[in-house]
Amino acid sequence: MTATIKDVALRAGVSPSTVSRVISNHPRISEKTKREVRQAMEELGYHPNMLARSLAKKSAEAIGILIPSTTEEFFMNPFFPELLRGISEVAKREGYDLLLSTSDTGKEDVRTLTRMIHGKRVDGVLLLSSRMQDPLMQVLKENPFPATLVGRPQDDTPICWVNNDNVAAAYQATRHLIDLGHQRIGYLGADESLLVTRDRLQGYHQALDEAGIPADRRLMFASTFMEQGGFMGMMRLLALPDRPTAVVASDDLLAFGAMRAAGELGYRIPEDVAVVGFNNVRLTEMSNPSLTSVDVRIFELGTAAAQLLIEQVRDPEVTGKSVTVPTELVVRHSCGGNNRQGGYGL
Amino acid sequence: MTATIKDVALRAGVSPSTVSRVISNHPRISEKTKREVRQAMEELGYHPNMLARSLAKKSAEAIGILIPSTTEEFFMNPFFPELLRGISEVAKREGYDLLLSTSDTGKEDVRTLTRMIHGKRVDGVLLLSSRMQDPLMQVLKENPFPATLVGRPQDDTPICWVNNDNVAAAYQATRHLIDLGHQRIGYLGADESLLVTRDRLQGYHQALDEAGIPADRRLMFASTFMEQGGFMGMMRLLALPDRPTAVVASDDLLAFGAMRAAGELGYRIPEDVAVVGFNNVRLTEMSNPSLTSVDVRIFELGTAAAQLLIEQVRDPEVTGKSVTVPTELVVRHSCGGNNRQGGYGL
DNA sequence: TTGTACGCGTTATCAG
DNA sequence: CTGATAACGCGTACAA
Repeated sequence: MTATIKDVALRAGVSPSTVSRVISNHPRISEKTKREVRQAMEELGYHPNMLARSLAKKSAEAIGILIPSTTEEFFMNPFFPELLRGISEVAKREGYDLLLSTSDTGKEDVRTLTRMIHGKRVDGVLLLSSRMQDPLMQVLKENPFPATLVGRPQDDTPICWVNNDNVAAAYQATRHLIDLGHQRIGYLGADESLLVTRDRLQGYHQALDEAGIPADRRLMFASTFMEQGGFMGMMRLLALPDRPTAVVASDDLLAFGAMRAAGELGYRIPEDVAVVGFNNVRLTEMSNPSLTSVDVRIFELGTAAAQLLIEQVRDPEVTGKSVTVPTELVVRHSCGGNNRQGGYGL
Repeated sequence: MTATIKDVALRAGVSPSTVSRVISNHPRISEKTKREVRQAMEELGYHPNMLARSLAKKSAEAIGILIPSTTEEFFMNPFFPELLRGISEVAKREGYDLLLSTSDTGKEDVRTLTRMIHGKRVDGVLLLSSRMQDPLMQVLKENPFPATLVGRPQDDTPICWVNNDNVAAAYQATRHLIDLGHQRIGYLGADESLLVTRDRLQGYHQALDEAGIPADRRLMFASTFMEQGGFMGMMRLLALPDRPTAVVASDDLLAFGAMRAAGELGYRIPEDVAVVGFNNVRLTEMSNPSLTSVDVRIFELGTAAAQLLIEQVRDPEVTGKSVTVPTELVVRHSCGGNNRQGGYGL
């Protein structure tokens, strides 16, 4: 079978502990034996058994990623790969592997998390979404374990988190529409139990209030983070007798769906309906018209989350820290107020 | 600290091995002690240490995923999450966790793979792309280890793989354009060192040959699997004195980029230029015009790959098996020959 | 049906 | 600077 540390020791004529020291670059070890051991390792094609190492060191050098129970939906959204890219970037840099765990039901979610916590296969966990009354928070409260949330905790759970100021961001997006003269503005949200959906809705309300525009329940829909959800929502909005002239979509995919719906009904964008999205995924530049969207810096959310988690892993004192990643409204052509480009493509 | 198997044994008044047997559902064990042990586990909040278990069982119950060295590019493409979704689906069903490993340089690629192979943290590896002269194949040849390739091996490496018949698929796509009356047809490929790029190019050539259309080197470009690559390629194609009237893009993203380029130059699609893509990602339905594309069943590629890998893990006899996932040309509006829809959105 | 003893491959502690 | 020895937590022959 594969060579173990003992085989190397035997061949190099030293003890296993010495080999171990060479591996971990122990300072007090002679250059000579270091060379000899290294050569023995080379000759035997030795590679350390990470399992045994982790068991002994009580550290797995890996972090777990808990994909929300709405797996399919989550995978579909361009948000996910970009976030993962950010996470992966710093994980690799810091020498951690990534353990992915999906789970389709909410119940299973909890079991997956507890397994991660007690299974000792990961040193910390990244939670990729936060919802109302999230049972996962409860689990974390009962079992102290390095964890970072992408989003924000609903209550005072002493967890680390990385988030945008979604209220302010939605305020700004809505305000943009108001400044362009819109008075009837719709809101297309995703899953209502998600905190982002609520936060962005709140920002939307704030902007309306400030402008003295009465809120209208009929102008707000919550569906899913997918194109289809935006499509359906927009269909219903445009069917209203006093239809909105602008729409804030809490996700770019929703916005794309909304634009498609408007197009199919014969409305022009932005002349008849203005649309603003969230996330600023790559596609926003390529859609027709290009989509005005709030850049939430997904990649940075990912790097920050991983960074924060690893901090906790290395120093148990760290807890309850949070990072707020700034947002920025990127104005393109879906809201008017500037030149409109036509064209083919996405 | 966390409870171990010994603590449970002590509490239940049995030996550790008995507890171990209860955990693994050993047949010959009395219902009574089974209950008692289970209760003790419950009371102590016991969860098995996966590291220790794996070390003892010599099986990690996890499979590794090796993301190609062009990490960024790979994450950007909708192909990836969909593939991952397929993999994740069966991995979860079969009780395997997923270990993700990225690496940016080719050199590092090899080290990542060898680490996976010898680190004992995974029972098998999924390779997500195959290129010419791939050094990873060499590594696999020298170190027998369960592995499955999404794509095909270039030579006779006895590895399992899951692929489409890319030659036939590209033939069909090109043939579709020829049947519509096109004679000057361009080809936009991705990274030339990737086998898919080559296979699809070959299918393109086959169709041309069969139709007696001479191949023209100036009509073929290779870039990256990204929108920008398609954009640039199309720009150059349309700048030719005898520009093509149709284009086969080896990836939907390339096709979208190509459409955008055509649009910006004032060409109409499909009237002036027809475009066919590959992969049939979700966006194809939503683009304007909707994109005719070869459905390669990404999700199925993922499930098949994971399935095949797990088969190998469980039965070392399995080797050199391969699965070819069927493809299907999905005709939409980017090639003409049917009614054209307009509209907004993606 | 259950317990004992040992091994899985490494690291850490303590001598020397 | 190096070598025994004891964990790390669990599975499994072998014995009872």
